[in-house]
Order: sequence, then structure tokens, then C-alpha cells
Amino acid sequence: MVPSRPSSKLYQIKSKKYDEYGARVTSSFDKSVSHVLIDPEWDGSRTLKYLHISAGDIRPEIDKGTIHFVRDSWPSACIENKQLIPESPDYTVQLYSPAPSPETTPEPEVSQKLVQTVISPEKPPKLKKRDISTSSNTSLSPEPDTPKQTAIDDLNPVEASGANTSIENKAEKKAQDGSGNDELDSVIQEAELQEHAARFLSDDEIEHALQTQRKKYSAPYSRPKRTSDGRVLKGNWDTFLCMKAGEDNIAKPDGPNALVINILSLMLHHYEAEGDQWRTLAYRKAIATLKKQTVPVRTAAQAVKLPGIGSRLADKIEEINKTGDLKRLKYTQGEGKFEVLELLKRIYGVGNKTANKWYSEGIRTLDDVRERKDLTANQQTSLDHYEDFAERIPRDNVTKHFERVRDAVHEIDPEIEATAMGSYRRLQPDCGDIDIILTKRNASRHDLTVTLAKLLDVLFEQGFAKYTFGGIEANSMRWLGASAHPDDGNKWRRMDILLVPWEERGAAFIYYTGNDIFNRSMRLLAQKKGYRLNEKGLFLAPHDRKSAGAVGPLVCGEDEEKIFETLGVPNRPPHKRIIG
DNA sequence: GGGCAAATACTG
DNA sequence: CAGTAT
DNA sequence: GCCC
Repeated sequence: MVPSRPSSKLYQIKSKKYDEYGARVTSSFDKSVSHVLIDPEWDGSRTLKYLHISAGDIRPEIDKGTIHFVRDSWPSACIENKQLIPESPDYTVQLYSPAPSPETTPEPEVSQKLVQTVISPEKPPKLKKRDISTSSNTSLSPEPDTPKQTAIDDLNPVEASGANTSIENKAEKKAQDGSGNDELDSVIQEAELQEHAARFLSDDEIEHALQTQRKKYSAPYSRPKRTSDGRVLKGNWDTFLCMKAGEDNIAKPDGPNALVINILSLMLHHYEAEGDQWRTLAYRKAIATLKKQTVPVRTAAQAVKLPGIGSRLADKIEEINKTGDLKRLKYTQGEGKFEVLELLKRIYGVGNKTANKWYSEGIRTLDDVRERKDLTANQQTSLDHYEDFAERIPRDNVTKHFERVRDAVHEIDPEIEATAMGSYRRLQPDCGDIDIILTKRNASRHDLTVTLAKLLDVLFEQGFAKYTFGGIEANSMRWLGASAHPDDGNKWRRMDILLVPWEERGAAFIYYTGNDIFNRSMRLLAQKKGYRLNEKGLFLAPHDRKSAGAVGPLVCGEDEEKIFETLGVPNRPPHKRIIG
């Protein structure tokens, strides 16, 4: 790829995509190269300069058909059209054009537009996009569809280009790892898309989805074994340099559908702010699909074929493409409203309803909120320490808080087992809050609550515990509060202390270790296998679906590892449970 | 039309 | 009960 | 919102 920026997100995504179809992306310009994929901004002469070659040197190879200089939109177009697209002005980059007109290069968008007409569109075998993109329910089907692979076989650039070494057919199919990971991965995809917390899918999420998808469905070819480092070059290409530039780079964010994605994202924000959970989910899925497209999705007819895009969204997509805007958005979206709502919702006790209510009453800033007389105690306290609570907590400081709690509780009862959960257990470098589980063998719930009450007396006495948002009163099984530690600058931190019966310890550990998306995928997997997983344990699913709260007999709850085992999932250490 | 995970606890 | 939080 |  020219320019070669292996560190860039775009580069990595593309590489993987090409790899999926049996091509290999290399960073060295050597004999094995069959295609040079050139950035739309670059022209032939700049490319040659970049490669340290002159047109004359390369021309014989081009004429022989052993090397092709094409736009980097070409592979995408081939994939999209499910066939090799022949050389055409739309994709072939002229290296030795008679009149070296340096700067002007064809618009990639335009060329992509032409693809479908350029190519003899013999209706490709009925392939559903769904099969190759992350999708919801279909990804759960035990038997991955295979037609896509056969069709793609025809695409293998090897045959077409006559290039020899760059792409090697590999007969051996990637062996199923049989570990059960596949299954989890596939439900992870589903779970990812349902994550509320993220506003919209990050590149990483997309990438992860692509990866897992590949693991599941692809692999007719394997990457040719290559010594990624110093492979000996021979022949006349020897003298050419390695292309290992790769500094900063500004990848275009969302590919050819950026406009649509941006506008739909606004809709997503809108519905999210309204608390419309399911519409939010639908928009998120649709946007994820669009982000993966390598060519513009222009009409409703095209769009509706894509997974997660139904007739309503398809119409919106077409409207956006035609008008550059979406009417619906006009009167749903107040300018900057989203940001204000986000600001307000970071106050403990303020959710969608309250934030929207306040907004409608003219609240725009924290100072506006501070003037209100109707704040609840929790809201007031949260507001008073807004800055502290908004800050991430460095891992080492979490340790300080945790040790203070652990030591105090051991003064009360040395047999209590204390564990810091959440992102801390996932070994993250910083955490949003501090989650601690207290448990003890053979202790009753009551025993635990008594201990917690004593513990909090001590911690408040120490001045370490600062405030109680909830819990504690009576005999709650948890405390939601705030703590401050001198070694942490006495900043107020959100802390949750959870009491867990020993028998539920394993399930609770999974639940409170997270992350959210991992948990969802686990629950989804459990359901798929006829179980129900919650923070109390792994249960057999009730026979009569429906009837809320009904679960079958407990399978296991005490042993985290056994739960994984029962579900056929290799026990991932906590830090491997970070998804999305 | 129901499911999209699901349960529980606290505040006001 | 509605809303919020975990 | 989409999917079944």
C-alpha cells in the first residue's frame, strides 16, 4: 500500500480485510508484490518517487502483467462486486502518462460510483451481505454459511494477476480451535452492539467485530508464512527500499458513508438521550454496518439489503444521500443538547428523565444546576464533588482505597475475603470507581450485613468514608458511597462495597468483573446453551420460558472457573475480558 | 407483536 | 410509583 | 429501530 502506514487504523483494517480474501499486504516492495494499492490523493509520479523507482524501470513489469498499480479502492470494489474488476481508468494509476499532470487525480468517490457500470454485472450468486458482516442473530447460527467463501474464491487475485508468490492458495483450512472461543466470540459480537454506554461504535469495536467474524467464517486461505522481518530479497527488486514509513496519519473516519453515519449518529444521540433503549440499539447496529461498507450506500434499495437496516432506516439513508440532510433530525435535535444532557447525567441521581426535564427548563450548565433548590441530597453531594467524581482514578490509588477497606474489615473479621472488582480486577491502568466484594465462607447474609455496618462505622470514623449514596440503612447487601484517601489527594471517589454469599461468589465475580459487554455475551451464550446466568449463579433455563424471575435449578455459583467450564468457555483471565 | 439480559435496591 | 443506579 |  502506498503510502505505507502500518500504524494507521485504516491500514490495519484494510490489511485484515485483504488478508481475509487471501491477499497479503506487505510493507516491502519486492518481487512478490503483484499489486500496488495507491492512496486516492497520490498520483503516479509521486508513487514512483516514494518507491524510489522511475517509470521506465517498472514499465516492463507492468506490461508483462506481473505488477499492477491501482487505486486502493480497487480491492474494495472487487469485493463488493464479487469478482475481479478488470483494468480500467477508474482504477489503474498511470505511472508514465505522457503529460505528467502531477496534482490531479481522479476522485475515488467518482470511480467507485462507476464500478457497477464498468463491470459486467452478471448477477453474482445470491450472496447476502449479512453473511460476511457482523450481524445479530444470524451470527448465532451454529452453521456458518459458506457460499460466500466459494464465491470469493473467484476473487483470489492470484489467478487474475498471474503474480506468483504474493498470494498463496492455502488449502488447509484454519483448524477450529475447538476451545469454545468461537462460540463466545460470536455472541460477543451480538453483545457489543447492544452496549448502551458507548455513544456509537468505536473503531476498535468495529475491528473486533471484524476479527471475530473472520475467525468464524473465513479462512479459506491462510496468510502465507512469512518472516515478517528480514526476508531475503532477490532479483532486481532487491535494491528497492522497504516501505516502512508510517507516522502520523489521518485516516478518513468512516469511509464512503461518513455523511450518512454522522447524521444517523445524531439520531442515535437523540434517541439515547430520550432513553429509547431499543431504537438506540437499532441505530447502533445500522451504523456499525455502514461503517464497514467500502463503497457508498446510496439508495434505499441497496441499504435495505444490509444487516440491521430495515425499510425505515433505508429510507432515511436515501434521503440523506439525496438532500444531504435529514428532515426528521431538524426537529429532534437541539443544538448542543446532547452535550448538556451528558453533563447533567454525570450527576448521581440524574438520568435521562431528569436531564431532559432540566434542559427543557433552561438548565445548560452546572452552575445552572447549582442554583436549583430542588436537588436531592445525592444530587447535591454529587454536584459538590463533580470534578472529583468525573476524574479517572489511577490504579495505584484504587489500591490505596482498597487496602484501607480490606485492612479495616480484617480488624473486624479476619476471615472476610475482600476483593477489588471491576476495571481494577481487569488490570486496567485506571478506574471510574472502586468496587469491592466482601464475602466469607459459611457466613449468612445477616452476618455479612452486620460486618458491613461495623466496617462503615470504622471507615466514617476514620474520615475515609465520606458519604452514603445508598445502601447501608437497614441491612443492605451493599454500600454505595464515597471515600477519600490522603494518598489519593483526598479526592472523593465513588466506592461500592458489595456483600456476596459464599455460594454466589463465582457468579458475582464474573458479574462484577465485567466488562459490561463481556457479561452480556456470557449471558447470551448461557441462554443459547439452555442456561441462565446472573450475578447469583448459573441456572438451568426454566422450561416454560416467560414468567419473569423463573429460573431452573442452580448449576453452579460458587466457582468462577466452573461456570466458565460449564459454558464451554476457556476461563479468560479478567484482563482478557475487556471487549469493545 | 414480542424480544433485544436481567434482577434488585434505594430515593423521593 | 417513577426514576435511577448497580 | 430491526428481526423472526
